[in-house]
Amino acid sequence: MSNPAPAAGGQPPADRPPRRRQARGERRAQQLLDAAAVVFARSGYAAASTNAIAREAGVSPGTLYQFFPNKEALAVELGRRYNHALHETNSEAFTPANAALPLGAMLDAALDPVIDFSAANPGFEVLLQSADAPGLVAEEHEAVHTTIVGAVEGMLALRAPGLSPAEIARTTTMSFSIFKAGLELFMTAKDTERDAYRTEIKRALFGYLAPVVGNDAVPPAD
Amino acid sequence: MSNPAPAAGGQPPADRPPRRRQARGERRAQQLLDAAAVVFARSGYAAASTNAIAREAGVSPGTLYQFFPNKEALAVELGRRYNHALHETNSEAFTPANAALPLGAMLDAALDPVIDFSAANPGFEVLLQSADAPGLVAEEHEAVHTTIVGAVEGMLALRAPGLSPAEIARTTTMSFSIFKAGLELFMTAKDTERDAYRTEIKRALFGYLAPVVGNDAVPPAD
Amino acid sequence: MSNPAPAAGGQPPADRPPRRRQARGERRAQQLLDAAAVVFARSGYAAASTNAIAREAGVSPGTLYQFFPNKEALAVELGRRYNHALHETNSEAFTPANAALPLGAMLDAALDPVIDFSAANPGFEVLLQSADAPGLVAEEHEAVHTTIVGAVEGMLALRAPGLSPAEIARTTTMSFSIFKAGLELFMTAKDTERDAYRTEIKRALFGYLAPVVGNDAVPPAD
Amino acid sequence: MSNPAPAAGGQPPADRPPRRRQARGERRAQQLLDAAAVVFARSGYAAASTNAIAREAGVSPGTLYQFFPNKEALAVELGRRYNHALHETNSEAFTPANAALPLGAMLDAALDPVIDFSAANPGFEVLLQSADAPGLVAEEHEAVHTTIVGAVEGMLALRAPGLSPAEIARTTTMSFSIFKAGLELFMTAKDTERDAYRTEIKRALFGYLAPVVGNDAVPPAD
DNA sequence: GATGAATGAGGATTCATTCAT
DNA sequence: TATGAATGAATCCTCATTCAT
Repeated sequence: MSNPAPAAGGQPPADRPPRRRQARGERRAQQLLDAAAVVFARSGYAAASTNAIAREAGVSPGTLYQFFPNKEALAVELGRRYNHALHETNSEAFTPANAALPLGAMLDAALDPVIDFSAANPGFEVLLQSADAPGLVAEEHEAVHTTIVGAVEGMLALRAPGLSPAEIARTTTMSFSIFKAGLELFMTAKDTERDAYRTEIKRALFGYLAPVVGNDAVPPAD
Repeated sequence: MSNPAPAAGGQPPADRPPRRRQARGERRAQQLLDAAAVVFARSGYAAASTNAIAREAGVSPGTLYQFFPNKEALAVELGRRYNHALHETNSEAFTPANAALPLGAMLDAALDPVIDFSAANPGFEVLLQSADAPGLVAEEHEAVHTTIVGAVEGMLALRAPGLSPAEIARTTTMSFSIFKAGLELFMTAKDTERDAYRTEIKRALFGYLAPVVGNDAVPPAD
Repeated sequence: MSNPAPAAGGQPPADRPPRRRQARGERRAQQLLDAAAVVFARSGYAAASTNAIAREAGVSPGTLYQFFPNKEALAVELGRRYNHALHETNSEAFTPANAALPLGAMLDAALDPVIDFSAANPGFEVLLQSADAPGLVAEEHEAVHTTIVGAVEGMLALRAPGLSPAEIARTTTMSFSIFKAGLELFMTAKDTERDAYRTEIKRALFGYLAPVVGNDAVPPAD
Repeated sequence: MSNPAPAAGGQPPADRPPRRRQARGERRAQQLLDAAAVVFARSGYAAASTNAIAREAGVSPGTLYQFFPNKEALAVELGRRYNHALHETNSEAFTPANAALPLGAMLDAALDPVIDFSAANPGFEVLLQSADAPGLVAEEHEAVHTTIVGAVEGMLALRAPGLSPAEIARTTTMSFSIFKAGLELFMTAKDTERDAYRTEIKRALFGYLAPVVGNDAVPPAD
């Protein structure tokens, strides 16, 4: 696990007096997103109340609504930031190049950043699992989906050219679901068990994908 | 798929006049549980309102509370009945004997009844996935867990004697999570895709367990 | 002014025990409608809050919503009852026969019941004037409109056959607006001035309509 | 209709440098009043939010409150300006001299400027009708009332000397109400119908006043 | 048992207004 | 002056639960 897995959340650049207010607003917004992450992680997206988020952020309900029009917007923006943070720090991890790695290496490369990031940002996983909550557009889910699933899909297309599009879609969906299921266990597990669960996630996906993709063969680059 | 997968919810056998009251009460309770299943399936456990359940059952809210002290009790009892129904019809499926079957056959024997039952009782899956809902003791989850997981655990103990208890627990938990994740996809899928997802569930678990249980060395029994 | 102008609102018929609860509900609904009338009259429809109405009725907010899904429904039902009450007591007043009366007599016959009714039911006038409030379907307005305007339209068709449909519509609309404007003054006026305003309303409409309809001539029956 | 009906809202004549601040302030105030007019016209006085007005004016809420202590003050000042504009452009229209005109001519002279002004300044009519809004002192209403009603009152005193003060007041109030009712129809009407409604307003007032004032006879000046 | 009225604490959201910068 | 963040009471409405009948 080499990734520092930075917590998502802005870095207030030293601003000049003229933009002080904007800086304050940006800080407040971030504060609210942080509070949302905490509350989402504590109670889940659906059960999280905007009042609770405001309270957690130490502001009044009205203030929250000065920055976000509703609960969903909070979730969406939080997801957006998560994604930026995830990609900015691990841009190399989500490369088509990975598709050519041996399966085990590929899983390490694709999953470790996300797992580490989840560990550092508990809200991330909650949002990921809440993707189908009523009234959640789940941009983040889309993005992570694209990210992770992109890797799988790319790999399948490359290494298992015989699969029909429907089979690719199904395999991909299933892979993502297995990953989410495993990630939930990882997040729920005691610290001492986390590494073990990280391994289980990879074992599960390896076992599921190896038969399709060729055990861990490296495809000739060409 | 040979199991008729009967809907949970018994039919009270002709009772004697002296117990009319109880019989009627039992009918009411069942009515409410059926309604709860419908509403849970429609909106999920958390979003289901007791008023909606009472309405669905065609009774008043007060009546609901005459039989169940709260929403959770409904879910718990519904889970209990699901379990009875599942076991009564498929008692043979959850036998230690299965532990000795080749992995593929074992998975067929253990999972098909549950998958079929889920298809026939949509509330079952909802409850299964809601196991961690706030204020849900999830007795059913326990039971299904025991059921499904029992098979896995038994098998692991039998075939992978080298594993530590912690490893057994982890493998088992992970197996169950994979199953639930797959079952959700199965339930969500269009009818035409369901069989494919049933297969994916088994492929995933096979791939995950085979290396542990004798790589894939457990040959088809022939 | 011969009309007793009864207050709208039900008369709880002596009900047998079996329907006691319904009777209570009906009473509560009426109570809420009465409270709504009071609050509407006090603050206008738009500014009236459902909580204020509940408070006025001496019940909790939830109770209000057990009977009416929202503020509009309260207004609509109140309007409906007003209309029933108005028509039931003055059915004879809204007859095509009136169209043949001399204009002055016709105005007496058509307006006095409505004016008296308004005096007895202050909410009535508020609703009438709020007909265009956002989210108010104003069934009542429609009905009163039909009632009053029907008389005017019928009369115009009968006595001023030369008018185009557009002219009829305009004259009718204008008549109704004049009436509402006058009714507002009537309601706002001190008790001692009310009779005078009643007269002004009629004078205004007489002056407006007489040139169109033939001063106060009675058209030959045939 | 000869009046250009200028939009209210002056153009600050070139001021000297020393008073730049004041000039800017005046411009801001006007900007806010214009925005208020727009928003009042769009949503009515009660539903208009100060935030919406500030937004419409392109300034922050705080700025609004630097110029006006509250929503009402905006309305009051807007009304004041409307009145100035109305009088400045049509000073001749509100002359005692009019009182001697034949009734029809007098109505033309008194009403056309106001109707035109309303057409050019939609906020004007909204404010006029909102005169009784909660917390609106309605200075403008007073003023317009004085204006329009002054004409009627003067005329009544001159031509119907037999009327008691109370009768004069009532006739005057009623006239004003009829006018407002008609003006609302005028403003609501499609462009193609407006002229027709302008006529109806006059017909209504003519019909109402003629019997009191002598048909349309011009009283000898004496 | 059954009913359905009653409760009241929330929940999301708005808005006039204030205040630090 | 201007900004826009901050407030908090108030709004509509929901829902698990209780209670009189």
